[in-house]
Amino acid sequence: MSLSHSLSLLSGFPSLYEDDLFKKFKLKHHRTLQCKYEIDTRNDRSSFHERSLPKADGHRAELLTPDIDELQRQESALLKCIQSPKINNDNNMSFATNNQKLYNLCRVCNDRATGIHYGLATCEGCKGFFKRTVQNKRIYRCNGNGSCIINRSQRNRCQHCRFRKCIMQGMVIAAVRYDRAPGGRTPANVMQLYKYKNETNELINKNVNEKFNALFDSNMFHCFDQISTIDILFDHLRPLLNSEIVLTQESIKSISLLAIDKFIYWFRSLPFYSTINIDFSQFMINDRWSNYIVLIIFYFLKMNYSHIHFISYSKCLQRLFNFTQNNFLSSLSYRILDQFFYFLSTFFNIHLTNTEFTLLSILLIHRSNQSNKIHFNSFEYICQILHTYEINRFPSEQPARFNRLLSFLEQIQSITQTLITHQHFHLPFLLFSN
DNA sequence: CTAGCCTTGAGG
DNA sequence: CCTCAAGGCTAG
Repeated sequence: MSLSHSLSLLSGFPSLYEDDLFKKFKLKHHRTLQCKYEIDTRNDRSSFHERSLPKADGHRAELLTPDIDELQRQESALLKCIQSPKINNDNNMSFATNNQKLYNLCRVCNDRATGIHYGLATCEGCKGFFKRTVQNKRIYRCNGNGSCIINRSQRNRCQHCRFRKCIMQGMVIAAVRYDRAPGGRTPANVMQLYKYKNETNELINKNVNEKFNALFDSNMFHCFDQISTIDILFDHLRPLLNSEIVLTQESIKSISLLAIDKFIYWFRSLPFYSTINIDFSQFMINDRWSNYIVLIIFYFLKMNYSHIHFISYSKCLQRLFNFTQNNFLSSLSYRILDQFFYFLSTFFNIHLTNTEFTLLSILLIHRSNQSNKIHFNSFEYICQILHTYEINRFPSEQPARFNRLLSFLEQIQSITQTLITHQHFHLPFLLFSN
């Protein structure tokens, strides 16, 4: 599907953002479907290892967590492998001391950790979630792209990605007791899995750090922070400042198209491009490009006006009214405008650097490859790069600034979804002076 | 279903 | 005894 085609779908997007009541109804409906689906797959599962998935929504590949039996088989195989003498001879201190460092935060959602649960420092919530998932052999489906952000406030939005993160960070399924016996000590073989997974994660972190060092060596951050580099991306927005373009649905579409084209071209030329796994066709087919458009407009406005008062609420309202012409503004439009202005003011307070803008853009458009495999994907890799940048550039503001940027990502996705769903995608464009 | 608090029991 | 990490219970 071409970009122009996906742009043409702007006005016909299915409604994904609704009132609380409707959301609750949708959630309930989704869960009913999911239960039905789980029963169906259990009944279907006979001699085949691979599940053939029902094409519920036609074209989108489904993201399901592997079932617990399969994960348990993988763990036992792993245990057989690591029960070789060379690993048994290792000193037993490493696991305890390594985990001590990270004991205060949940390794899944960053909430306050209450101890080591199933081999990982986690909060009570993630502990309970992991236990319920394993005990009830739940299979979860991701409605997004399998790279949902899991933090304290968002952890309940996607069970698939939460469980995926639990496993990826090293939680051990075998630690959930089959006999449900309370108390007592963890069996030796499970302790061995804890130790092995912890060491594996250490290795991954080490590799990531090596990649960072390589990036720092090539002055990547410096190159991002140069105004001229970012300036290229603003090319198609600049005429908007001087009212050289009359805003219509058509002109908005073509500006978006050109800005996206420029972004992809620019992005592909970056030195680290080959190390990041981005599927641009997915980026086009899905609506990720619209998130980027909203972000770049905000950033462009911030660069040009620097203060939020460049436009008043009433002026924007007037423009919205003019744009819709004969149509009257619904209460929905007012609500969207309120939300939009609130969001805009938080954006103007952040004072993003060019590097932050670039990394946020990449995070916004990023899609992991759509497989069921639980693996360390490049979304987390970019998050780590951002984190490293934050620690180096704004050491005194951490971790607040980093967390703020992550929540900002979620906000931008939410506001973009609202704009598209309610056919208000022109709203950000109306902020330009005329 | 979630998550905070409670109970349990082996090992130090 | 105490500590830790399992499972259980239950308001929301």
